Amino acid sequence: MARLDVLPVARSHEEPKTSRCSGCAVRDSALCASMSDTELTALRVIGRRRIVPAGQIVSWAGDASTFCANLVSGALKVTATLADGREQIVGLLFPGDFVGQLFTDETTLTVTAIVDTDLCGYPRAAFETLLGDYPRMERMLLRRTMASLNEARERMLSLGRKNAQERVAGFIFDLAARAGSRGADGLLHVSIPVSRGEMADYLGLTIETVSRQLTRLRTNEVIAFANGDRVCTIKNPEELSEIVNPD
Amino acid sequence: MARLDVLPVARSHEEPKTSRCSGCAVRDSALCASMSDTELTALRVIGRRRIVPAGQIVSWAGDASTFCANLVSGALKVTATLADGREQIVGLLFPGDFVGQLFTDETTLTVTAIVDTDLCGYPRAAFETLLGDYPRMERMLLRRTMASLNEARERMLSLGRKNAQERVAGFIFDLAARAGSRGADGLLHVSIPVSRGEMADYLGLTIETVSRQLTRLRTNEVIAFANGDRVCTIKNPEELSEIVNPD
DNA sequence: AAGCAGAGTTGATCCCGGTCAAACAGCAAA
DNA sequence: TTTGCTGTTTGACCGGGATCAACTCTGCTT
Repeated sequence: MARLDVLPVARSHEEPKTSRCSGCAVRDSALCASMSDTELTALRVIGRRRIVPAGQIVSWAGDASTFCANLVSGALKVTATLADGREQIVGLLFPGDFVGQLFTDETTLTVTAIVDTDLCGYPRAAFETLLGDYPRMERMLLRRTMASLNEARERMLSLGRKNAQERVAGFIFDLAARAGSRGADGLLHVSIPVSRGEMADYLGLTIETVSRQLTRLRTNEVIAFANGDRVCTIKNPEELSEIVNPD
Repeated sequence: MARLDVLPVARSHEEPKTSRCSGCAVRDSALCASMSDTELTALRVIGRRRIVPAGQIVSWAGDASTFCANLVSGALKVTATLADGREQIVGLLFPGDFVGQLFTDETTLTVTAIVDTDLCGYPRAAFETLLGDYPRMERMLLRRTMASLNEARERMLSLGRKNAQERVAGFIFDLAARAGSRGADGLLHVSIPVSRGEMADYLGLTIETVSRQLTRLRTNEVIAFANGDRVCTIKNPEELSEIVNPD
């Protein structure tokens, strides 16, 4: 059963906060950047905003694929799971990313909010029709899908051939490249948006190994932690880069 | 340097066998299935057939992305490589599959023929333009790209969370599902189109581990080999299935 | 302040898969 | 036939990361 249309109330005891998507900030999203007013309007007509609280599941593997969405703010994880519970995060989604599986009736992946997340959801069928009517949107989606595929392939290399040290360092490195901010000290600061467990599920490792590799990086003064475990300072970018891309 | 337009002659000492793609068998390909005559003609105008012998590299990582192609017959492997030589096969391509990276100026992956392969190649720019003119083709490509992405994510789960036994069994299983043929004995026979080394690069393992897992499957009479190492008979599908999808 | 729960770290140990090396099989050329 | 080359199998050994367990740290509740 798809969960994009139903905000689960088990914990919050609140009614779903959905509304016609009128502003939607979609113009900020990569899917809709450089989109004409006509196209934006068409999207708005079928769009509905939804707030998904952190930890909440957006869509279960096995659900009918009836919805897709545009991620407005927050972050989602896309996970594949084995029958015995082993789990792999196969994608992280950030603002502007497209959410959902088109052209298929059943989803095979679970989508979960890792922080409070704001989605602009569309019925899948209506969205697919829309794509046919607005080729520029379809082109945009094709671009993004190909980019996702390249990213997925990059991660196959990591999962198949890199050791724990390289994977953890690479994760920090990628985060820094994507969302690092330079502090007053001139050093890159990175907010790590996921727990150790999620890092492990993303990197194909265990929590303990991730933790050990992080302390190793810290001990070698490649990185340092500030404000608890979730903010990381890159003290030695050259060394980090060397670990990520060894000769 | 892209190699789709140049058939390397180092070994064969033959001139490139290219020709205007007049029949192209493209209608058989998934990309072009159910395509109108107009669309097919447009494709033919920019298409050129190319025969790539087994082992030949079609395109190097780092090449300018100037060509894409439709795989007519044969098989290609798409590999990602680390600076120190570690290699991961991130995709196998079979007849009907689309080859190439669109919307990007530089390729990051190497494409190699694993058997003699027949391609119908297109200049990337012309192909991208064509996609804009024929939305049905673009839709088709979007479908296929999304399917590839799903496949890539499935493989992330395998590379990140499955053990050697599960990966090897899963590989045989997938091959059987895709291209198995039932013999006179009622058993599924599968032709394995790749070497042990390529299996290892695909599965994120070493040659030795792949070999050991195959002999283990053979010893347990789950599979058997016929005609050397490249044809495999599935003697116990239930057991194989159990290994692939444990509780 | 005490108690508690969840996340993260650290330690001890084990085992799967990597590494290195040798044997083996198939095949083509001499 | 022999020789050599390449791909595959098998053996012995080792080490990186998993597993199990204890401990620390933080924030939250009472």
